[in-house]
Amino acid sequence: MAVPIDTAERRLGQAIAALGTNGFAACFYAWLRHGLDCDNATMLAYFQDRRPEILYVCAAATEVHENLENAYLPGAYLLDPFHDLHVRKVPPGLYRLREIAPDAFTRNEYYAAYYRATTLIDEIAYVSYPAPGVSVHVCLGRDAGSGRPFSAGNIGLARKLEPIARELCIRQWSALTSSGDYADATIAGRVIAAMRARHAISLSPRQAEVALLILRGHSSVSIGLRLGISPQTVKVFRRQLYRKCNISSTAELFALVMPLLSEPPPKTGPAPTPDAA
Amino acid sequence: MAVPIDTAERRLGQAIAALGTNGFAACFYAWLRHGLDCDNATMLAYFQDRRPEILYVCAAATEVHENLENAYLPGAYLLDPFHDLHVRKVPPGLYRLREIAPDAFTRNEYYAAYYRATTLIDEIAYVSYPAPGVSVHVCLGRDAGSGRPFSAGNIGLARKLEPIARELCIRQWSALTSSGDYADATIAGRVIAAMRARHAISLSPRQAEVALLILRGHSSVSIGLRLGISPQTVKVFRRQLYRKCNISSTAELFALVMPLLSEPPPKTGPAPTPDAA
DNA sequence: GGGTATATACCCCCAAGGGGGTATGATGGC
DNA sequence: GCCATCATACCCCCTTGGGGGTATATACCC
Repeated sequence: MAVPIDTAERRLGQAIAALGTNGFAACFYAWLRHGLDCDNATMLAYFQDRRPEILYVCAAATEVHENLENAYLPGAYLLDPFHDLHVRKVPPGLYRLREIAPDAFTRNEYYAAYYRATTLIDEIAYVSYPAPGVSVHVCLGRDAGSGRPFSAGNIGLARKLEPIARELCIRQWSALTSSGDYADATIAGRVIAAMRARHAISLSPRQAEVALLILRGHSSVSIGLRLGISPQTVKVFRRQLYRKCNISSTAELFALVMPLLSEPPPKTGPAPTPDAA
Repeated sequence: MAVPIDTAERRLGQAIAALGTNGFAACFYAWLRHGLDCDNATMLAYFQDRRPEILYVCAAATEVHENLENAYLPGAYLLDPFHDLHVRKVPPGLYRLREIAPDAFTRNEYYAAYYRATTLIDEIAYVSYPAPGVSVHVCLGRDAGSGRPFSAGNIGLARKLEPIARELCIRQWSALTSSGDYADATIAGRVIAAMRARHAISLSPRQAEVALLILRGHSSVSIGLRLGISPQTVKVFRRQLYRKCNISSTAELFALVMPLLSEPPPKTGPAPTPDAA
């Protein structure tokens, strides 16, 4: 038999042929993996109004998958730098974790409690928007098995493939729908509501916003840059926050707020009254 | 009917009568609670060679109990300041958490991940040794519901009752047995073995010892005092430890080592050879 | 015997968190 | 109109962690 002269094209063809079927993601990944030297893939859809959905997971260690189900999807995703891209509605394209991660990322609690268990040492993601309010992330990772991060060549190639990958994602997942609209303020609102309900602590919007950024692994300086305020002011919010919560460290903040993130978001509409029909 | 003139004595009598039966712990607690203003009780037995056993738990929130089963008993207990009393074989008596807790206790990971969920704000424990190698701790707590720690009067009374409490514990639980003998070095050895097996990282005894103390919430200064070495030296061990583990923060150390503590201890005997009969 | 690992101790530096103040507008409720 | 709250910003301080060195004595293994 003749050796296929261009496997990449053949695989791309297969992926295109599989568009609209359940087999697409696997073919898609087969194509990507052929060109890019990665160990695993996770495809996720983020929405405005509900938790993310797994579109595809390349069979990895079961414990990683468990973590995904038990920690990430219920709430930890809200601290994920990639999810932050969705919130910020960044342009579609290729993003690399180490470039978008907060400055103190590897020493924050999200990283220690969740991300580290994935053993991923490098991760890139194609971000696309197949429908209004819906982000699809195709995450390709290199784990401890490989030992080394993506090479510059790999990154370059991944960037070249991006338009095709984006187009495929948009076609495949255009049927996904979301409603509502949220920015970080929405998540902060959720934290405020949960803190009031569960701990009888009333946070100001700004305090909640700062709390989230702290939990994501931003330093005070980084938070200041993000919010356009002085780091000194961030420190004040932090102090007020700690005082209200009766805590004195980031670790405690994490233990206090993390469980709240897993709670279902309140019904649409701010401050619903109990007697609403 | 005549009102019992001395309820405390009557309850003590009931507890004594219940010695040797399953109902003892409840009667014992009823007596203690009558005099001491506490919200809950947990009675635990610590051994040399296996995980602790629950002797009695005053029905608290289910989530606290879950935490006990899912986190504390499998391994988190190894980071508990109370368990440390068992390891150090302190004299029997009454101990208060806030007095024995490491300096950085409330900002360490054990506290954030486990202890804080108990909502306990003050905790005292009667420590007794009913059998060789067996410690029984009768822990009385005040939780967020009470809002305030134990009063000085309560502590004083608790101290007065200690000889009786100790005697009762010794009589009730003298049948518990343990074997082997361990100090902190044993736990460190377990960490070393697990680190080698699971992560192919070989730690020196001292490095493992420092790791454990860090995880328990000791600062470098506190560790230095405990080990009788300079804080500077502690920092060196810390650096070596982090370098070997390829991490750069306490949070990561916790995420790395915590799961290992839940693993069963290696078979008795130091460094068993595979070909030993 | 010589190299390696370990334990010990000191030096330096910097970043960051945490806690204490004070001050000034804006906003909104009573 | 006044007071409380919030957001903003600056000042001060100290502790801690984390990382970079260097040095010495011991101990163990090849």
